[in-house]
Amino acid sequence: MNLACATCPVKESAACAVLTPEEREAMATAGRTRVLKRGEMLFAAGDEDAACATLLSGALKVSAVDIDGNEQILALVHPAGFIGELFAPFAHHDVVALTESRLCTFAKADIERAIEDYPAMARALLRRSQADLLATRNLLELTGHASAEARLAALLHDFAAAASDSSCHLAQHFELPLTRGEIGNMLGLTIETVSRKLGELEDMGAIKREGKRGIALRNPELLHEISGR
Amino acid sequence: MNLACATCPVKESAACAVLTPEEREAMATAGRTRVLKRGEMLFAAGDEDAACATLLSGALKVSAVDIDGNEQILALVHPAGFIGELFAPFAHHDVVALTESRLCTFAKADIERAIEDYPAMARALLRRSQADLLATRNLLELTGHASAEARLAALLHDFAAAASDSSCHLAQHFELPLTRGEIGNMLGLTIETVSRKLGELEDMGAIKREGKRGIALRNPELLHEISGR
DNA sequence: CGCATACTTGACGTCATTCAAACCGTGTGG
DNA sequence: CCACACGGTTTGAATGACGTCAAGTATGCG
Repeated sequence: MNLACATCPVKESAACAVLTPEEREAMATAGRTRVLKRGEMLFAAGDEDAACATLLSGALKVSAVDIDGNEQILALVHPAGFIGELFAPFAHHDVVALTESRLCTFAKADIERAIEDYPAMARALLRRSQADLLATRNLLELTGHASAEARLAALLHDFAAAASDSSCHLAQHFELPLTRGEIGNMLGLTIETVSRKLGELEDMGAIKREGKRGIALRNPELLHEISGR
Repeated sequence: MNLACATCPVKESAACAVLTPEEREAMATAGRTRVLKRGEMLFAAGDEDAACATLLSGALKVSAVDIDGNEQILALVHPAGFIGELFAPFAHHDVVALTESRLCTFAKADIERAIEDYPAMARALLRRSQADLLATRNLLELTGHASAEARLAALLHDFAAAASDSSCHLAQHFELPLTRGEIGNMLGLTIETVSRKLGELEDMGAIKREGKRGIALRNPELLHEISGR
């Protein structure tokens, strides 16, 4: 399916927003949209010609799997995010849809050509790469020293911020995009610990669980306090 | 002190290697070399006009300090590495010299201008940023699930690889660039655990400690095994 | 020499994991 | 409609790995 940039939900914020209409048109003929259902994989670690993509809607996870089959989630990708390891001969990580997701995919060669031909594109991807780097370092900081409780509080705080449209305020209600197991894989904890600590955060009045996936913020200030940042 | 690119030890591999001689000359007039002694700081988290820099020799650490004063090392910077958060209004992390280090520093504005004016520079920094991202994710993967022993084994393996000139082979002897405390801050462990596990790795014949900082590889295969990768 | 800094070692405590069992919502088939 | 299986989740009890606290040992520097 060909791209329809005119109706693209992230045309203002994605990397291609910096292109001129003509340049974007050229990109559009090279790209294809693709829909992934929950659990479907965009590419796997080791793939030699892994695609690149901009996420239009939904959510993805970037994860590594060690020799005993344990998954570690390294990053989440939100709409307007860019996926693809540009200068690597093969992908180092798996990329999987967390929810039904729409993507705008390109062959790696097309992106590499765009970087050469459109300097603005290279700058936009540099900006995005630096942002990804910062996000990954924040996660690293979190998983390094903090207690299970603090990690979970910080993650919930981040999700509340991500679920709100105004980036400076928190959503009071939101759905967890991850299962307990995935939260554990992201924070370096077990399913059981995640479940227990969520219960404790509820007991102390910071949050309220609403069904399996729903979370309501009861005391954002307390949550922030617990997260230790 | 003005830059002397002709004698630069990383002129082949640093970001500015992609510039033409004229472009490089223009950069050289904007930059200054600087020497940091062990423990000296290039910039601190929160600095509004943190410099950017290419590391010529020595080693740096990028670290965050949480509210109770605990340091967490997020990355190490080796020669030819680039330091600087390009699109952030202020620095998010501290950057400190681990050993006496020589740097080639630029005002952030100069780098931003270079990115605009020299597309090759933007591409080079993108490449470097992606490499940094991968390195940070590798560290995240390591600290996520692995046991203290596995983390330490993997770190030693990485250091052995970094200390060797041929990137595909390991150095049989090398000096740790970090104190026990810094290793702990990097891997999310305490000084005591690092010390104990080093002792255990020695007992099982994987390594041998030589003085405070020296390490000799006894059984690289075993080390790799223990690291779980 | 004396002090500071880094490292090692031991005893003990704690928090997260592990193992085990039960629970809940959902979909499937009888 | 109920029985049942299944994935995700919750809860409990026991274990163990790492952290904490506290001494004690190099190494180096003024």
